[in-house]
Order: sequence, then structure tokens, then C-alpha cells
Amino acid sequence: MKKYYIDHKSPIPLHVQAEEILRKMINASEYKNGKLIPNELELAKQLAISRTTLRQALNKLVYEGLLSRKKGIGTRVVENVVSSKSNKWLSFSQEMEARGIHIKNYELHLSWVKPDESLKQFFEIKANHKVLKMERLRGTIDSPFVYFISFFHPRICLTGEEDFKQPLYEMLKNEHSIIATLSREEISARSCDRFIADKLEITTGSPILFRKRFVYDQAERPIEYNLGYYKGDSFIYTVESRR
Amino acid sequence: MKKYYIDHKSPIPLHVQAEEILRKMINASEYKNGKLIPNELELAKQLAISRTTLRQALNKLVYEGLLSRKKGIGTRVVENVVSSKSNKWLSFSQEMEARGIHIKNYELHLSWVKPDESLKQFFEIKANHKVLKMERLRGTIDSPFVYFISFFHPRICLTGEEDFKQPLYEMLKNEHSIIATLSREEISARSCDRFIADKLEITTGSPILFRKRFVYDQAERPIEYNLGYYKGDSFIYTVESRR
DNA sequence: CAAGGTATAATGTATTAACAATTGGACTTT
DNA sequence: AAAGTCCAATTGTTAATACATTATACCTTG
Repeated sequence: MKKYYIDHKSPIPLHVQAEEILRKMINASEYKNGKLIPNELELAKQLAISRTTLRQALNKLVYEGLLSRKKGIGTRVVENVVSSKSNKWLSFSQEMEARGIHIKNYELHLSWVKPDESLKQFFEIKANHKVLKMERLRGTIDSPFVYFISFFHPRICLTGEEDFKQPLYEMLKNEHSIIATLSREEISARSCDRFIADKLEITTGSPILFRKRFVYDQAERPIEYNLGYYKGDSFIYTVESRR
Repeated sequence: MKKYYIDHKSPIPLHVQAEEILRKMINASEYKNGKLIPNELELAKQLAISRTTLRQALNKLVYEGLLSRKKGIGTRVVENVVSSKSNKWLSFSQEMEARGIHIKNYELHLSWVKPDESLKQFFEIKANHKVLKMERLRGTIDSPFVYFISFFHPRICLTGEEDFKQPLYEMLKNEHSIIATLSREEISARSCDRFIADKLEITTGSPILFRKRFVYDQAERPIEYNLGYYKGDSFIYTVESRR
């Protein structure tokens, strides 16, 4: 078991350092899924910080759904559930990484296409404006589990030379000053066709989760039109709402 | 400006009371959108709690996206958050009616059952507490398109004599003073088994949208555990999120 | 043997205290 | 007038401490 230490002289707050260490331990399965992590007093002693400070770190991870605490029992690593908290807005890969699932890009394909009717309507453009179409096959080390097809509004002016390694919305913000603020999604179940089945390495006709996503900027101008085909048995979409 | 007080003798934790008060103040626009709320020391003094305790409440609201803090400045009510969330809480039938789809109940079946492992865990009860199981087949005039299986926590004390014609959460509120406040949902795609296929009048193996829903009250105590099997091609689940 | 109590271990709640970092505005200097 | 300096206000960080609440396992008692 690798040991991590907290640098009390670092400008990085202790609770942030503690959070990072806990994240690493979870990702590295040194704290195992569903199992208890050391108790707070013990952990605080190990990390040489106060219980209060440690609890700040724990709280954050509990909020994110990585840990769950129970009075009288202890703190557990939550079993793998992929979540998409609406107010969190982590990118897909960040979200997965946070849960210790490393995301691999299998394919990336870019092309400029003529928009069809629904695209023209969504982007509010004429047919002669070509839009960038991006297709991505993504998944874990073992197997792909989602096929994305994205279209971007012409005003975004993507060149195709962008660094698609970094999270998409980070990239849009950094390189194009476009801030995605609002998203609308529609989710339904489908049987997959031959094309998707082939991509996701499943049988034609298997159930998939189909997600249509409309992304807008601050002024509610359309940015992206995204279609996602998720392998049905592997992907779980989580929503939390409060009134 | 209405004044709220914290009851130091109440069994409800002070930070929870503080959170509720802040929520009310924001909802009632006594703390206005985009405007600063009183500073922490001031607020703590007003509520007669320590700054640490107040910060617990603030943290929760910040995490939820209702407030945003800035060092050196203060704490603001975030603009534009409430809208999408609050109206998300239409009941299923209300939601459908709003889309012009009239909902018909095909079947309703009630029984008391022994909780299985996951139910025991969710409800935090022992095996000898029986729970009410409610099965409902619902759909349009033409055909059913969702099969619900709900389990209710024993403390709800449903008699089976309730008026299940009115929306479920209305009924719980009116007849049992139980207010459903928080729901967590997990959505995935599946092939349906014979039982569900039979209910939904589709072919065994057809894709369905499977939704697991956990409903809690204000104090985050479990109320309902709901499984929904939606005919894949007919149901669309819509999510709107803003950051 | 069953019911109930008790010790123990874990998280939950709450307070007080001190100091750090950031911001914006007031003030001072050039 | 412009630029820089300092101050006050505000949130951020951290610690130490005390007691409450809950769950489990073990022990006691009838």
C-alpha cells in the first residue's frame, strides 16, 4: 500500500490535498468498492491533519457520491454508479475518471457535412452552411460503450486541428471562448441498428440508451447537437432533483 | 421582512434548520436573485448559531447551486436556478397531460411483501417489517406504456384504502403529511423479460427504458423505491440543466 | 434460549478561536 | 489625474474540544 503525505507548507489547502489523496486511493482500489475506509480519527492521524479538516475532504467526496457515510458504522466507497448530477457539469471523461474508470478514445472522425432539416432548425442556419460533424467512439480499456455523433454550429469555427484530448467543453472555453451553459437532453431506449452494433461490439437489436443533447451558451444560442448511443447494460444515467 | 428563528431545543440539527430558513428566504425573494445575503458573522448572530454551523448550511446550498460565495465579497443568490428544477416535479400523469397525452390506469395491484436485500438497505429496516408493494400499469387510451413497481417505507402506513386516483405525491401530502422533496434516479436501457413484455403488450426482448427511483422526504429519509419499465420507443425522458 | 442492557466504535453536531487570502474602495503620492 | 498603498470587510482554512447519536457485538438476566 502506497503511502501519501500531506505537505503542510504547500499553498494548497490541506483539505484539498486530503481530497486528492482519497481520490487516488479509491481509484487505485486501495480503498475498495463497497468497503469501509479507515475511520475519521485514524485517517486524520495518518494524514496528520485535524478531524475537521479531514471531514471537509470527506464531505466533498460524499457530495459527489464517491463515498457514503453511516453513523455508527463508518465510511464506505460507493459501488460504481455512473452519475450525471445536473449541477456538476463534469465532462463525460472527467466524470468517469472521478470514479476510477479510465476512458479511452477508440475512434475520432471529423467531417464537414450539409445540415439536415432538424439541424438547420436547431442551428437556425441555411442549408449552404456546412457544419462540423464529429464522431467519437469511447469506452473503457476493455470495450467501447458509447458512440457519439456531434454537430457544431458554424459560428464555432472549429478547424479540426483542435486538441481533442482535453475535455471538449474545456477546449471550447480555452481555445474559442465559448462557454456551454445550458443543456437539454432527451433520453429513450432503442434497439441498435447494425452500424451502432458494429461500433459498440454488440448484437444488432440489443437495447441501447439513446441520448439526444442540445447544448447552448449563456445567451441560449445553440452550440452543439449531440447524439449518444450508450450500450444499454453498462451505462446508467443518474438524475438528482429537489423541490 | 419575516423573521425566522432557530429552535435550539429541537431534535432537528441546527444546520438543517438554518438551511431550511435560508431556502425559504431565497424562495420568498427576501434574499434576492443576484444580490448579496448578509455576511456570515451577521447571519450567524441573527440565527444565534456559530459561524461553523452556519457554514455547514451555506455549503450545502452552494453545492446545490443556489448560492455562490466569493472571498472578500460575500455570498450571492445565484440567478436562474430554480425554474427548471421545481417544475421537473410534476407527477407522471401531470407531466403527460401537459404534453396533451391523457393517462389511463390499466391495472392497480397492492400487496404487502417481505423486503429483499436492496429494499432493506434503502429503507434501513429489518426483514420482519413488511412493505407495501404497489404495481401499476399505465398508458394512453390506446395502449399501456409503463409498468411501475413501487415500495413504500413501513412508516408511511398506507392502508390500501387510499384514493389512488389523485396524483401519488399529492395524496401522500394530503392524507399522510409526507412531503417528497428529493429524488434520485438511475436510468438505463434493457431488454424486457416476458412478464414486462406481456404487460406492455410488446415482444419479449424489446428495448425498454428502465428507471430506478429513490424518493426521500425533507430530512432525506427514504419514502419510496420505484421501478419503472417504459416502452422504449414511446417514452422520452427530458433533462434540463444549467450551470 | 430469548430479551434486554451495556460497552465500544464510528460518524454527527456544535462551539470557539485564530489567522490567511482576496477584494474593493478609500486614501496617498506622484 | 493616474498610479500605487493601505485598510476594512468578507470568506477561506485549520485546529482543538466536547458531547450526541447510531449500530454492532457481547454480556447479563429471567
